[in-house]
Amino acid sequence: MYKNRKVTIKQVAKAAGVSTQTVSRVLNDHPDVADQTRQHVQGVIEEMGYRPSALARSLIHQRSFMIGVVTAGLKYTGPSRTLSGIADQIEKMGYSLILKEVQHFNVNNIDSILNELLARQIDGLLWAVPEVEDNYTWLQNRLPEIPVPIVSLHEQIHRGVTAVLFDNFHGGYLATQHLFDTGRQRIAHISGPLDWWASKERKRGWQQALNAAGIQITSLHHVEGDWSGASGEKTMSQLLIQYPDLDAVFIANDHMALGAMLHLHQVGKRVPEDIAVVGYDGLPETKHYSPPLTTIEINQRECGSIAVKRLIECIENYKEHQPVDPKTVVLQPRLIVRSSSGVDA
Amino acid sequence: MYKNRKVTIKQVAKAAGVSTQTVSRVLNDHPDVADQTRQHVQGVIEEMGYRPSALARSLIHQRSFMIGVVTAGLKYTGPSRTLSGIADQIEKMGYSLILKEVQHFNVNNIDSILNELLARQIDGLLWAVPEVEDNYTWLQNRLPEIPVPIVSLHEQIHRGVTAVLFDNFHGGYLATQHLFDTGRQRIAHISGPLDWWASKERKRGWQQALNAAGIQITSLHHVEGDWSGASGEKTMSQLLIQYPDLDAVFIANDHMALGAMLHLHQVGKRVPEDIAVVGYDGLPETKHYSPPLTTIEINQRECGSIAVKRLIECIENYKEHQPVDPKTVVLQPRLIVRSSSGVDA
DNA sequence: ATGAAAGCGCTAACAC
DNA sequence: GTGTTAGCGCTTTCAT
Repeated sequence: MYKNRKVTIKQVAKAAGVSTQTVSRVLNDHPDVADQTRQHVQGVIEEMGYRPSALARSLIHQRSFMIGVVTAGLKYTGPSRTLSGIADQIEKMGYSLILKEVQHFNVNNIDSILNELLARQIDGLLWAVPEVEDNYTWLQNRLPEIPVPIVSLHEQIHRGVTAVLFDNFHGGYLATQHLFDTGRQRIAHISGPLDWWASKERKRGWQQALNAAGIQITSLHHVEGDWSGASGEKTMSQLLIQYPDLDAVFIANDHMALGAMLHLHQVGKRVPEDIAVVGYDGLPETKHYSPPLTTIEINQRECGSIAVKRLIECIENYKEHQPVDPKTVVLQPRLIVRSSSGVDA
Repeated sequence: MYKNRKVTIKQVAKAAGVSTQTVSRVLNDHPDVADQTRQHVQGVIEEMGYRPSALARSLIHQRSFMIGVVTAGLKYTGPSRTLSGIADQIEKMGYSLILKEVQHFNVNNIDSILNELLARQIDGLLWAVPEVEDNYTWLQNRLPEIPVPIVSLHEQIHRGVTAVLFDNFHGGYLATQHLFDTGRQRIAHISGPLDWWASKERKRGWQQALNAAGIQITSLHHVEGDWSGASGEKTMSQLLIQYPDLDAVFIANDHMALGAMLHLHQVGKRVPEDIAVVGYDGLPETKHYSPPLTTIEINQRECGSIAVKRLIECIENYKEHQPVDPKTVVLQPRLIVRSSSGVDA
């Protein structure tokens, strides 16, 4: 095996008895080649299993058709679904994808990651790292040094940079409003880590919805989790202590909701009869939780796909020295009603 | 923004008043440079924000330090965890990762995917597509044309190719044996799609374990699902009809187990009192299912990480024209006992 | 210790 | 229609 080692255009030209130029013309479907020659060269190419080097081409055209994607938390469903949408769209548009996963959301090694991507001559950068702590300001500082178009996902990094993100505020509002509409008044909230922008926004939606309904909130009505199922259990038990007469809870992601519902079950509280629950993310499996979970669905794949389209748009404009218009795209989440909020229970 | 556009070695050389070679020597830490010159050039490099082009380097060295990863089903937890392990390890070893996701596990467009990767001059190929239907034989046929080392994940594609995979047979055996050990005798099985090699193996483990215990199996004791939670519900209801006195079920993945348990709950069967359940995959959230799910854990990240190490080993050997030893690595799954199998219930 | 020339694989611009 | 020349950004001889 491993035969066919690296055939070059020269070898093909030699074998076909023509110049490399002619081979190149055949490859690129240039018109000025005699049909006979074209056929012949084509044949030699097939026979030798020749594959033009994208590397050499990129070097000449100053265009790699590669997009750098920086992501984080691939072990979670959200980021990996987004990545799937990204990969699919990049493929469809004839580009390739270089992947970098930032471990543990920390900022230490991001610098070298960025340098590597730029060294590889990517045509554009897709920044799909959730906005946590200080990576926001960090990227903003590095922005001027980055010589390629950028699109950011899930966060608004800079006024000048195109972003594709979800309306987390509205999602939180929707969830809470739904609980209120179904007759709940004492609606608690388990948020994600509050150094995440998404967590803050969802929480803000919860607050706003209750305010709009004229309901007072105290700090006892909220607990902060870490997105994990385990933290769902823990925070739920905490919540039952500090806010014992709650009749509903909006939980900032489905995994915590799962943990929380398990805890409620274990302490003999019924969902939704005693406490209604709404999650967030719209994971497919929430349909099979017990009880099936009311949740806020976000279309991660679409989000990735749109981001890629925008980025490539920027790239094309940029290469043609056209002005880039840094629009922000905001995607709306959708409420999925199931038995955990008591509507069809 | 977008300043600093593409500084080249020539510009640096000019600005520093030296030849391009000298800059190159500084970049590559060659000894034959006067300390003074080095300092000076170093300064100019920093100041101009110069980043040597990995493209040009790859072209010269006939070595791209890029690895092509072909995966599928990123929306599922398994593949994305594996990818995470792969990405991490590739980064650690100083390579970059070009990602291709095959949509819908079909084989139509795989050919072009492979060609693109090879055109990009990848140093090695990581084949992480589950073995379904005919993609097995397809890849085997293309194998001789692929001029770079390959490592396959999750399947044994060819005797000559290094593979890293899980012992699915043993996993199925473990699960079934556990149910038997806890006193169950009428142990049914919900498998994954049987055109998946993994499904077949897990099922074989179930059969073997029952055979070893002297228990007879008929076709009524098994149903075939499609990995989804919905199919878990459906197949479970089917199973209750065709094998009404079952007292345990081994289900080939956790998502189907979730759906199955929901169905059991809805029809008034208690888990584990009436029916014990064991899943497969060891998803973190299974700890919070109701009841917490006994499952077979597989370390996907480790699997990806090992595959990368092996692949890079092959690459280095290959480049130095050393023989490549196509060992297969088999990873063992681990049983996690929780209440769904009735042990601590 | 430094520079000049050649070339990695390919294509754009110009000959003929 | 086809070949020749030059060069993308970099490194590797080989001079000096």
